Amino acid sequence: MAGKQKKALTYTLPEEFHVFGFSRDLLAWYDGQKRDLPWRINRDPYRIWVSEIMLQQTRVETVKPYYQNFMEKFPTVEALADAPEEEVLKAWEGLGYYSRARNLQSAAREVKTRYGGVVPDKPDEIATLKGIGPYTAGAILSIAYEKPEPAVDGNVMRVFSRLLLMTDDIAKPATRIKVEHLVRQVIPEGRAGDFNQALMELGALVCVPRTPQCLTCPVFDYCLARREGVQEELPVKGKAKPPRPVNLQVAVVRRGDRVLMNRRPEQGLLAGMWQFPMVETDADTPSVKQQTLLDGLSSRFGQDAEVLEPLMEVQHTFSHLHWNMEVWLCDWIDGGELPSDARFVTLEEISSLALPVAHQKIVEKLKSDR
DNA sequence: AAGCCGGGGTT
DNA sequence: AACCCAGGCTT
Repeated sequence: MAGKQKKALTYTLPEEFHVFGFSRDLLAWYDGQKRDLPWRINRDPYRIWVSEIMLQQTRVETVKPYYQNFMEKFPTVEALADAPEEEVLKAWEGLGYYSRARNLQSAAREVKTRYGGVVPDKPDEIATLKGIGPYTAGAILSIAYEKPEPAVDGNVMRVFSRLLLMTDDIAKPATRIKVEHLVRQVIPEGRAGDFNQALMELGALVCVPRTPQCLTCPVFDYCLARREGVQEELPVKGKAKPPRPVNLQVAVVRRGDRVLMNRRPEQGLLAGMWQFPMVETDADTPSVKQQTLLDGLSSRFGQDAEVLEPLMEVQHTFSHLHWNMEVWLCDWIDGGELPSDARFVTLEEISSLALPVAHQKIVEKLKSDR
């Protein structure tokens, strides 16, 4: 067990970095320039929590309307814990990364039962809640409870890369650990929440990815990258793999004024969301594509249909996938009992289901055609 | 360590 | 078109 050496001691700040002046100047700037955001009206841990989950990999301006709506529908931990999962998913529709919504509700139920409805303020306890990782734990603990914990997100990684002229690959988990150690040494007494938010605010407004606005930066004097003129070369980040193409045949099966929809599995991509039935195929002729689709409808749902005409093509890109969807208008012919994860619904009923954006595009087309 | 998991804004 | 966003979970 002697193989692991303690690395924390190697994460020391440069001698020329003036911690006190930096914290003072950054906080002064934050006090004057911070944005007026809906989750900053108080320090209710639940409100902070919901905001931090929504803000994971999601821009502030995107989150705002979702946050307002979500807090109206689920104003407390208990309200969220007691809500039907489908309602939570619907409130999350379009926001992406839907496991965030499921984990948030699961964790709310945990907080209600295990912690009496009070979001825990201990690092060990809050870190066990679903959907709360190192960043979110630090954010809630510092912002809501003023605990001196780091909250290192993409903004903070970028700011520290430039500030301390770090050339570590910020895509690697080890780099986040390193930055957490550094931030921990810089958090000012009694202002952990504001300090963490100030670092993120700086990254969002001034120390932006492409062309940092160094001339208006409140901590210009402390920035080692700017001193060397290499601020635009940082941070270093490994390239992501391009999305993998997936070819899909999609069926809009009409039966009177209703269409066939099915619910996706509880796990995996777009878990639990509703969609038009579709099958993956690399077939390259229209007849084979159509037959593959009709065979799928028959075997998967026990419904017989015929293809009337091609309706539209939809392309949709995810982080790791690129969907090429060919949508066919079909007429229902015959069928038996549907499985429990499939239903014929009216266009009005569709609006109460949570749909991926790719399938919302099809709904819009159907509405415009009728 | 690498892959999976959405959708949209910026440059 | 490429990059990135107040990341976390699974393998």
